[in-house]
Amino acid sequence: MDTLYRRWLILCLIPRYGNSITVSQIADRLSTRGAERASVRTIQRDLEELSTFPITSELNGRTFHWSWAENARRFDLPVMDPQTALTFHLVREHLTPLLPASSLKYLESYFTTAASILSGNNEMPLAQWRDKVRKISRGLQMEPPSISPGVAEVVYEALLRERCLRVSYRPRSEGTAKEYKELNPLGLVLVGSLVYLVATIGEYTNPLQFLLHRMEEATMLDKPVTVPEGFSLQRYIESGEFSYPVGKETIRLKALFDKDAAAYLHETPLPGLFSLTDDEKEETVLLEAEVLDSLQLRWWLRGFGDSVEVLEPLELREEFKEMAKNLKSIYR
Amino acid sequence: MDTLYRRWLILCLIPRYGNSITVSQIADRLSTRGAERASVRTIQRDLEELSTFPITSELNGRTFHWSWAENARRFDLPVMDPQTALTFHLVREHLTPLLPASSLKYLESYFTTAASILSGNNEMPLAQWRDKVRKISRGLQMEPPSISPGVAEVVYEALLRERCLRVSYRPRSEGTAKEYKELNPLGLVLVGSLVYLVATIGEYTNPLQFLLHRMEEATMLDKPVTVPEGFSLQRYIESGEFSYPVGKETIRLKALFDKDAAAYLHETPLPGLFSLTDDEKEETVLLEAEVLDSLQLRWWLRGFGDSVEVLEPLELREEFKEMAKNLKSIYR
DNA sequence: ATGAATGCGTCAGAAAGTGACGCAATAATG
DNA sequence: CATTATTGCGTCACTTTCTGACGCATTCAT
Repeated sequence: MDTLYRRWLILCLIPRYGNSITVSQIADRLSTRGAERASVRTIQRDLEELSTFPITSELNGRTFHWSWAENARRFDLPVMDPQTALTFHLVREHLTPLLPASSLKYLESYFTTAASILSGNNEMPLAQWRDKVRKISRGLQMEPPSISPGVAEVVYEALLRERCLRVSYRPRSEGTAKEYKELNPLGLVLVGSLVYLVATIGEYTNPLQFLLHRMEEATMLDKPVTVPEGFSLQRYIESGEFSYPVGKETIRLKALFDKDAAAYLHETPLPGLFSLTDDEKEETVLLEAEVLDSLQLRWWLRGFGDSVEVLEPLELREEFKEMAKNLKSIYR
Repeated sequence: MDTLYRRWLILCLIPRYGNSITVSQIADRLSTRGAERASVRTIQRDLEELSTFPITSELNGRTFHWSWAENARRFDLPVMDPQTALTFHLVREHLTPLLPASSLKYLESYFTTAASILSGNNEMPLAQWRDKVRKISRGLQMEPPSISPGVAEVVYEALLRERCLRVSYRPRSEGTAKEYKELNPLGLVLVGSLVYLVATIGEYTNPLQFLLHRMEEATMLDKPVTVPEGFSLQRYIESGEFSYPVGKETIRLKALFDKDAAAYLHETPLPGLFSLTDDEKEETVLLEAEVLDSLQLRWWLRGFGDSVEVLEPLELREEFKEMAKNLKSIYR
C-alpha cells in the first residue's frame, strides 16, 4: 500500500500556521519526492480524510490554502518519554530568565507537550511534578528585556535566508526611533539575556551592533545580504567588540578561599583545576588552577569579596590589591 | 476510513528504544482508546505495513516486542520551522555549560532535528548558520560535572514514579562509595550546573542532599516513596538548606556605578528598578532600585569591584565597608 | 503432556482508494 | 466583456486493499 505513506508525506508538507500550501503545490512536491503518481483529486480527498488531524484550510479566491491549525499541538514520534519531558521542564526553568520571551515562545509547544506528558493523561500519575524540580540561581535574576512582537521572527528569518533588513531602531540616548533602510545581518550574539544583531549598514563594511529589544519594527527585504570580505562572527567577537574579552593567555592562578566560600569549589570543576588543598587549621582552601586570564575570571573572584585572597600571578594580585585600596578609600 | 487513524495510534503507542510493546498490549490499549474493534491479526499486519517507519521488533520467546529503532530520528508534526531550529541551537549554546551531559542527551534528538533543518536538506541553503550565532558568557565557564551513565535516568524515573531508590554514593571526603539501600526521592534542585537530589533515608524524616554526579550507581525499587508529613521542596529550599537564601525582604538599593561598569545596566532591566541617573560630570551612574535583599545581590555587587559604591541601605553599606577593610588588610 | 498464547498463511467478502470525466465557480487575460 | 486556465467537487466504475475468520505450527507455563 502506498496511501498511508503518501498521506504521511502530505502531513509533513503542511506548514505551521502562518504559512500555507495549496493542493497543486503538494502534488508537485510529492512527485519530486518518493511518491509516484498522485492525481490532484486524490490529494484533495486525502486532505479531507486527514481532517482528524488539526489542519485547517482557508479559501483564498478559488484555491484552498492548507496549514496546521493555529492552536494545533505538536506531535512527536516516538512520543516524548517522561525523562525527556522532565528535562524540558528543567530547561524551561533555566532559560526563562535567560532568553527573551519571543525566542522562548518557539519552544512553547515543546514545553506544553512535556507538561501534558508529566501531568500524565497517561497511566501513571506523576503527581505534583511541578513541586519536584527547583532551580536556585547563583547570579542575580534579571528580567530579560522584552522584544517587540514580530521583530525576532523577522530578524531570525533574514539571518537564515541571508536577506537584508529594514529596521526601525531606538538608540538608548534618543527617544525617537531611527530608520535603517538596509542592514546586512551577519550574526546573533547573546550576552546574558541580551540579544545583539551584528550587521553592517548599506554599503559600509564595518559591523555594528543592534540590540533586538531596541528594534521597534523589522522587515525582511528581498535583497540578498552582502557579507564584508573575510568576516567571521567568531573573530569579530574575539576582537573585543563586546568588551567581554576572553583572555587568550592562560595563567597559573593561586588563590586562598575561606572554607565556607570554597564549599562549592569541590563540586564544580573549574576547567584546568590542579588542586584544592584544605588547610584544616586555618579553615582555608588553597586553589591552584590553569585558567584563561579573562574578565569573567575577575568577576568571579571579586564576587567572593573578602573570602578570597589572590596569591598568584602577581599581576592579578596587584590588581586586587589596587582594588582593595580603592574600595577602602571609597568607603572611608 | 479508520485504518489510517488506527495505524497512527499504533505508532503513538510504540515506545522509544529501550522499552517495548507487544501486539496484544497494543490491542488492549487500542480498545481502551478511541479505536473500535481491531483483531490481533490486523495489528500484526499493520505493524508489517508500518515498516516504512524506523521501527524494529525483537523476538522474545514466541512474542514480538516492538519499539522504535535505536537510531530512529524523531518526527515532528508540524515539521520544525527554521526559527524554532535556530532557537534550539541557541538553547544548546546556553545549556551545554549549564546542564550535565546526561540530562542534555535527552534533547539530543531535538538538536539533531534542528541541525538538519538548518543545514537545509530543504530548498534553501541557510549557509554557515553555525557561524551565525554565538554566546558570550558573563560568568566564568564551569564544566558541568559528569554524571555516571544510567544514573540520571533512574533517578528521574524514580522521582516521577514516586518509587524508592538504592544508591551507591561517594561522599566528597571519602574515597569509597557508600551504599544507601532505600532513599525516598523528594525533589531535584539545580544549583548552577550541580544537580541535587533531595531525599530521605529509609525511615528517617529529615531530607538530605545527594549530588547526582557523586552517585556511582542507582537502582529503582518497587517500593513507593514515603514523603515526610508536610514536605514541600519550595519550603525546604526557602528554609536555607542550600545556603543560598534568597531574602524575603526587599530593600531600597542606592548604588553609584562607574560609567563604564554601568553600561549594560541600561539594557538589562533589574527587576524593581526605579531610576538610573547619569551624572555627566562625574562619569558615574546612580542606580535606585527596590530589590530582594539576597546573597545573589551581594555577589552581583561585589563582582563590580571598585566600580561601584553602595550608598543605601546603610546596613549593606556597612557590610561593604567591612569587606573593604578586610580586603585592605588581606592585601597589605 | 496439556493448554493457552502467539505468529502467520490463506481466503472471500467488504471497504476503501483511484483515475477519469464533467460541471460549476472564479481569477486572470486580452 | 468574453475567453481561458485553474481549482474544487460530485459521481461512477474499476481496482486495490483491508479485515475477520479459520487453521496450523510453535513455544512457554503449568
